[in-house]
Amino acid sequence: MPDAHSKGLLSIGEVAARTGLAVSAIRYYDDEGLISARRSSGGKRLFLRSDIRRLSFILIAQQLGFSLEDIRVQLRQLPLERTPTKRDWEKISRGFRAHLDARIGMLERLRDRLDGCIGCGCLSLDACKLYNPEDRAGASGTGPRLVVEKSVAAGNE
Amino acid sequence: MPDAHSKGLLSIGEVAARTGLAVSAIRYYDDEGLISARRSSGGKRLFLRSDIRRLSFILIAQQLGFSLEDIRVQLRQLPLERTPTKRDWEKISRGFRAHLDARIGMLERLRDRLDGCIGCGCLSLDACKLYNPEDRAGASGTGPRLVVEKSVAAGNE
DNA sequence: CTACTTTCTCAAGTGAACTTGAGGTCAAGA
DNA sequence: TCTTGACCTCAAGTTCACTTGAGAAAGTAG
Repeated sequence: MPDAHSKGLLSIGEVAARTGLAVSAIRYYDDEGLISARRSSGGKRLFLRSDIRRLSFILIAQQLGFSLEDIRVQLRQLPLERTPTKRDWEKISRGFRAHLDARIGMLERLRDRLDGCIGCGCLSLDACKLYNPEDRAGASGTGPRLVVEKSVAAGNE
Repeated sequence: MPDAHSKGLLSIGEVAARTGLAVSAIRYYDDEGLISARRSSGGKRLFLRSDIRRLSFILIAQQLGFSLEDIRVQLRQLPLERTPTKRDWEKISRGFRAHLDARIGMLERLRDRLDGCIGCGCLSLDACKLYNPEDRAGASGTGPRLVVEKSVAAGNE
């Protein structure tokens, strides 16, 4: 693949090997607009080295519970056709960090509450806030979730 | 519902109101064996008060990214037909806490790494461990994930 | 008893995130 | 040139966690 390599471009197979992603997943992300591969004269996908970074970001964010839609929103802050600069990544990373902090805080609060419950033995009592969210649940009807607030969502700094 | 109430049992509608779950979701959990409702003479589901705790546990664990299968494993440590004792819940809660700690640790490591990256600007450099996991990914073939180790899974204390 | 609400079962549908399969193309090596 | 392997598209299938809908029975209120 002399043409591609001379320009520093990677084939989908190379990207798959470097990211650990399945080829089909990469094609899917391309279809979904999370990355945007260029094409060779023969119609094959060609990737910039910076696309590997994009894909790694996708993987990491997913592990943290972000949906592809959430991730798409974050990535929209990066240029698609140009290799992102340090400044581009810094911007997106700050937003990411805020989400991380929120998530960590949520887990810590939950853990501390759980600690309290274990300590006092109230896990089997009706008074336990953690396991008995009747108060909020009953109030808001047959509504959605409870106790642990959902974070994530849009949130462009 | 005099028969049920005299024995302290709850209808599915009451459980739904108290947990905030949809009736259909509760039936689904029952079918899946995450809870196991008793039945009235007429075939309607009847729940113990302690089932509310079970359901709350399911909700919380889900928010933390546990699959229903993971949760089923955890809940298997609780007796199905008997109201769990404080000791029963303590056991399961300790395991739960361990998962929580692991998850918090993972997020903190990730955040700190991200901080480092923002600070040094290496987000756009090949040297960045966070965004360039070539080392491990390339090694283990077209394998699965990378960088952030998956926690969760079985793990009975 | 009638009317109404709640619950029941069972089958099918939903959305997210991919994977699999069929059938075809492109490009490098023997 | 022929073959092989990586790649292409498009449609359909998969898993998870439910929801929706149809049709029927149970229980309660008047």
